[in-house]
Amino acid sequence: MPERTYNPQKQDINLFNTWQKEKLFHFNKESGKPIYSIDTPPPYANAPWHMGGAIHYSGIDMIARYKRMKGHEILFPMCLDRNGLPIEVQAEKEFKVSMHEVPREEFLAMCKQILDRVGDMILNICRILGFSNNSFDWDDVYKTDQEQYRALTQSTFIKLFKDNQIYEDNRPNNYCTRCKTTIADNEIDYRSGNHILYDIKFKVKETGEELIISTSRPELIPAIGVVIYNPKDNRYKHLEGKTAVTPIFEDEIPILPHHYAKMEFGTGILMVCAYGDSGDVQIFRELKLNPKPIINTDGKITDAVPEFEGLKIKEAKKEITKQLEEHGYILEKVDTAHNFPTCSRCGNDVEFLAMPEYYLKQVEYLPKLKEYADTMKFFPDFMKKVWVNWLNTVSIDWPISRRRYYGTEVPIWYCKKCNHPNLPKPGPYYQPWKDDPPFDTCQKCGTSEGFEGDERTFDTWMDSSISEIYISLHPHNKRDDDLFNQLNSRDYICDIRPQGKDIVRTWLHYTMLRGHQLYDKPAFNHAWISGHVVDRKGEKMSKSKGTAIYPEEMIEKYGGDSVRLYGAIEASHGSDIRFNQQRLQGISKFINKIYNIARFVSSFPSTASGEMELQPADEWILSELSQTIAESIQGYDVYDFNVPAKALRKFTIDLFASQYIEMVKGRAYNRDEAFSEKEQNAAHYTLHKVLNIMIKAFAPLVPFVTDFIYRGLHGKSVHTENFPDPIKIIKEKKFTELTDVLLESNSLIWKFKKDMKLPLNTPIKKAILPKSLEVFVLDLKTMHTVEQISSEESELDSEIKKFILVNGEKLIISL
RNA sequence: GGGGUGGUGAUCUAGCUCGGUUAUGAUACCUCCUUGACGUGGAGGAAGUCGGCGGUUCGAAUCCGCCCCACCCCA
Repeated sequence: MPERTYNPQKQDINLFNTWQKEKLFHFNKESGKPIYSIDTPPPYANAPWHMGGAIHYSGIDMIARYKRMKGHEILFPMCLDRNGLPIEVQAEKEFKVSMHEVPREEFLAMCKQILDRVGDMILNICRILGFSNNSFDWDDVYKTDQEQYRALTQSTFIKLFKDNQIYEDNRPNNYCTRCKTTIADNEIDYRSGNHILYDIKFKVKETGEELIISTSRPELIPAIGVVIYNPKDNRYKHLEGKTAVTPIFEDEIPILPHHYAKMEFGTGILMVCAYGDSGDVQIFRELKLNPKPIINTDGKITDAVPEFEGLKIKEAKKEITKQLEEHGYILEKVDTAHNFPTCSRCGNDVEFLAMPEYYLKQVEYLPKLKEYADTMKFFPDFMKKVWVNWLNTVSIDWPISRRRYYGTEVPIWYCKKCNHPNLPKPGPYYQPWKDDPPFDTCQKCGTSEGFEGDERTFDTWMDSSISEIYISLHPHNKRDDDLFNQLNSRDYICDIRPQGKDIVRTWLHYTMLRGHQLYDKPAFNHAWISGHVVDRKGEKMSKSKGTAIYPEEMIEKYGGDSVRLYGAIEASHGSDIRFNQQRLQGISKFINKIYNIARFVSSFPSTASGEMELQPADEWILSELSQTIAESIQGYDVYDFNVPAKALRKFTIDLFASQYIEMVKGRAYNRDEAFSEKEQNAAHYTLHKVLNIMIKAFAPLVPFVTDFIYRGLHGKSVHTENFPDPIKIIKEKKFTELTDVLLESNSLIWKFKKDMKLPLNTPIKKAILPKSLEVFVLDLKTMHTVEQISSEESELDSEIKKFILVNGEKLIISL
């Protein structure tokens, strides 16, 4: 190691390629080791990673590397998520098209183009961060849009459909008129803005009195199902059971009390329409009203309102408002702040439309899922609450079909005669929108008048929520039923689910739900939930605000190891990290320090040629090391890499480099043969032993620099070694109670010389060391160039400096 | 509106479960130092009313109550 500094740009990628060539991390179920499976979150390949992805996945890789060194065979596939709305929205933006206006095949090709490009960028970051996934060969990396994966999604659907876990229903749902699809609740964002609240004049049929209703959506007047007021509202109590007459349309609408009406909102009386917002949907459902929907999937008025048919919502609003105004029905207009539900994928305002969609049952499984939440282990523990809290609020089943293109197709053909949904056999991948059905006659009516393929796709989470099944069944993308049966013979399907805290309610939730429905057991034994990497103000990194920081640049500058260790050392697991480049730079200096310690140690022979006799200083540092390793393991075992990162850094700098190496230099060089060969050999032995163990303990965190050093010293990879065992480092722990005195005493001597403006190698004529440090006397003598150690104060000359240590002992030096 | 997490020197962070000497560590900063790995180094220094207010207590960063602020998720 001739270079004075570690150069990640030069070494890292070479090492990564070496690992790949050696197939170091390939999954081999025949290895005889217990298998440990990690359900890697497939990175979503619509946009490149910012620092968050890089740091999050680094943590996941640390789990894999630690478990590997603890003797497990690691199932840890690399993957890419390539289904769903975000990619379609991205394609529409990039190619300036609208999905429904280009041929389906063409549109899919556009999506693929983006997916391939972004996927490459993400995989490249994985390489320069040194991830130890089973393989990075393109054929080994699984993609959620590959045939094998989609076929698995479809076969689980077919199974659940036959088990009556899936049903079709025509319920009002969130609908994006731009994406032209139903979307789930958790795909909705809220946009704050303003809208105008109109006070509109209605009439009460029975009494003829005027009724003023506030609404922001006058265009929905023809869709009103009921008019409500708060039951406590004395202003309207007398209207119960009476009838309101709408302006212009003259429809007769029942008036009812309902707690949903807020007395202080507008006039306190409001119209409930099909459908203005989620509250309207609720009330229609609750009162079992017959809805009269007036908006179609294009966001236009239907023939239910002939006067305005074909107008877009906004146009209709304008037109109706105009007419209301002309007839004097509008009394007041107020500009009010409002939170608009919007499509989280495209940003368009969401409407509520009734559409026939497939639903997967989940409400009846909530008690079981709560049981799983109890028994399953979360790291960190408090993240469990996020899921439990969600389980307590779920009230409807999961709508799983989407009217989109880039996704797994709903594998159903409908009989042209009886419209019966015909499902194929599970196994192959089906594309009903373009393929002929794999059967000729209808399973219900027996006729062969032809079939209509379903054109819909699944919600992306339908694919993602079986990832743990896919990886257990397809190591290196090759189907292996034996492996699956072996893994599935346990009480859970997969060992660990690592993921971000933001998708506990989606990915984790849906996976647990489906694991239960398909295999009647929890999908995971452990869930590892990370916080976010945010910008320096603590806000989400955002490309549009310019606050996003991209990992490539940082890795180029400071190396993959630095970025990884930074993520581990910055905060304990589960906390957010505020990204700070200055501190990242500090980490890169520390990496260099490790390298230079190794450079120093490797300048001495690694195996003592003759006999050796461990000196107290040697036993001391080995004892300290043993304690540090024990502490690190405590953190590693709960996947909180902040603990080993901090403990190891502290040991490396504060004890090994600053104290032990300085103490032992004289003995290791032994220039004037003040030490015996046995003593010198012991120094060489200890230096190498500590380095060796330190490197292993650091390996899961900083795989490049550690492997570079380890290969240089031992000619093999550190990553196939076992994690060090603290009780094997030294037989009996010794002298660790002296650490504080030792540090204090050394520091006082250094400070004294410094205060005297003397170089640190200035000889000390005579000294009295603290009594307890007597065991280290020979090493301390050379360390501080003390010419004579005294035991009595009277032996000292006049020019003396006397210190009293914290523990009351004396340190006296005389120049 | 509901739930979650957090607020500790310039910046980030440990400690809080179980109250008790001088509040941990890192980065940045200032001063000094080329000693046979490392100036991407070493030594030292300065820097905090532990978000605010109130309570419990001999004693509170830690326990209790209220409030404020930030972020995440949900309605």
